[in-house]
Amino acid sequence: MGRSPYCDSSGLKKGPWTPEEDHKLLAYIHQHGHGSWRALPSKAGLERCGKSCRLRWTNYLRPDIKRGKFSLQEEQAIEQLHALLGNRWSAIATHLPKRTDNEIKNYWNTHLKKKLIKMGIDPITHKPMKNNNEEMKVKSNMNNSTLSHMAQWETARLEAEERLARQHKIQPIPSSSSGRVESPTTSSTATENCQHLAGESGVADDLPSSGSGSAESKNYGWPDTILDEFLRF
DNA sequence: AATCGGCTCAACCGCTATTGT
DNA sequence: GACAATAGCGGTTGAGCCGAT
Repeated sequence: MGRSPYCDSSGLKKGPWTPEEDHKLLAYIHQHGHGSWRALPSKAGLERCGKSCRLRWTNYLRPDIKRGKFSLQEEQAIEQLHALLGNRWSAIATHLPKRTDNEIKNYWNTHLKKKLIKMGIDPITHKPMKNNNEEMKVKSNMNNSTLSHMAQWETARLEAEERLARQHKIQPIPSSSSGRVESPTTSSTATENCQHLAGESGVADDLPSSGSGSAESKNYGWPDTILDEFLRF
């Protein structure tokens, strides 16, 4: 259908970004905002496609990105969120302040997946694989009961979201200035929990603000209880 | 010192979802 | 409602790094 090709083949640069390109992109976004990514490269004097610019910005140049090693808390949060959400990296990223979905995805594939396999846990189902000792079984049973509890919450949450979405259609609720419709289930407590996560690793401050970013488009807000339950571990 | 293999992560690719006309 | 344009997502790739031999 109307999908545009990734990049028009004609003379657009690919591959690693140079500091000069980064500077151009940063300077442009600083001055004008990104606006339409499609139009941005030519306006900013970049020989890149808009998609490449967007990716560079969201995964690397954004000022609200924390780089470097994942803390233990972040690691645990990813494991638990992955158990619930699966490979929905952007959804997981919404609960990890300053981390991009790409970064989380990479970390999962290179570290956490292997770690779980080593521990005898299936990284897809998060259930123990065959040939495990009793200790593993006990631990996983605890985990499974928590997960089934969380699954119930997820069902309830989805139903509530659907209901509210219908209500919004009938009687639209004024949204925030960014125009983004906040999920009613996204709570300040959840936000605080995420801040707690960031704080543990020494980069507190705030959640990624509205604006660009991979996590911005969809809000997979969770009820307080679920996040509380996660983050107690 | 050379080279080989594994690991990491930035970036690409192809797809779907959303928005605008 | 149909179509086009754009944004966003998740899987995959490959260059570069680093430790082992």
